[in-house]
Amino acid sequence: MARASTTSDAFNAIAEPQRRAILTLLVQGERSVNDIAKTLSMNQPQTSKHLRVLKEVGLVEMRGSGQLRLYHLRGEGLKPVHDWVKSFEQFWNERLDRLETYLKELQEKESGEE
Amino acid sequence: MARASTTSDAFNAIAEPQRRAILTLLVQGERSVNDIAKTLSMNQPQTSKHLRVLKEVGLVEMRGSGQLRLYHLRGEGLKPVHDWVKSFEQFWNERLDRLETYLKELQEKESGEE
DNA sequence: TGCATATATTCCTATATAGGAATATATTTA
DNA sequence: TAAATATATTCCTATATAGGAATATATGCA
Repeated sequence: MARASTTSDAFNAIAEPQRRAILTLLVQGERSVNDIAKTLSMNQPQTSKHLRVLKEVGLVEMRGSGQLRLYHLRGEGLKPVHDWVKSFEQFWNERLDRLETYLKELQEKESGEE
Repeated sequence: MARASTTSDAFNAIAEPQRRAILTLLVQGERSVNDIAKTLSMNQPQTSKHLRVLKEVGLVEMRGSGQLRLYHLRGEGLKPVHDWVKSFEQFWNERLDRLETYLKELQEKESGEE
């Protein structure tokens, strides 16, 4: 079997650096294809292709305005990635680590008082 | 050009669901290859291959113990993913949104008082 | 209508899988 | 040393890219 399609989910879609760059750019707001392409130094066809992938996984949405196609972010599409990776925060966030230790201690104290 | 290698970075490595499952499992602690394979209903060779990818991108580390190879998580490797996706939190986190609005207002008020 | 601008699609190719099957390697133990 | 257990590697194949080049499609305007 080959690798899963880039359009199978957000995880696969954002594996591509240029697609991440597009999403990051769109945080600022709606942009046309050529605008995106020029800003990120990509050529137009490749930009359109990347946008197609992002649209298919629900990470961007598009509306037409004259000859322009304006793409905007659909950030909620990244929630699954965020949720998954969040459970690993403890491994680099010392403060969070201490908080967890504290909460654990508190919990033990409380269950002891019951 | 083909897609970037799965071993090129954490983003590509975690695009595979089974590799994510392995990482999630290893949050609990060190495990042997067969243990991982059985727990996740994978066969041994495929498990070894996935572990190789994860090791190459620095998401797991291994130590030998007799005939066993014990793998453990190196969670810091996911920090880049976390950092990137964190900037999109505002799009689904209403509370955070309100906090940002509040902070922005506060900032404006303060700069007005200068 | 005809031309310019904006965007999407198609064709092509080198490359890299994921998974199954078989096998190689390492370590322990009888 | 031989058998058993644990793990890694190799071989095979179908599949899906990303990017370049060329072209098709859509829209606006003179």
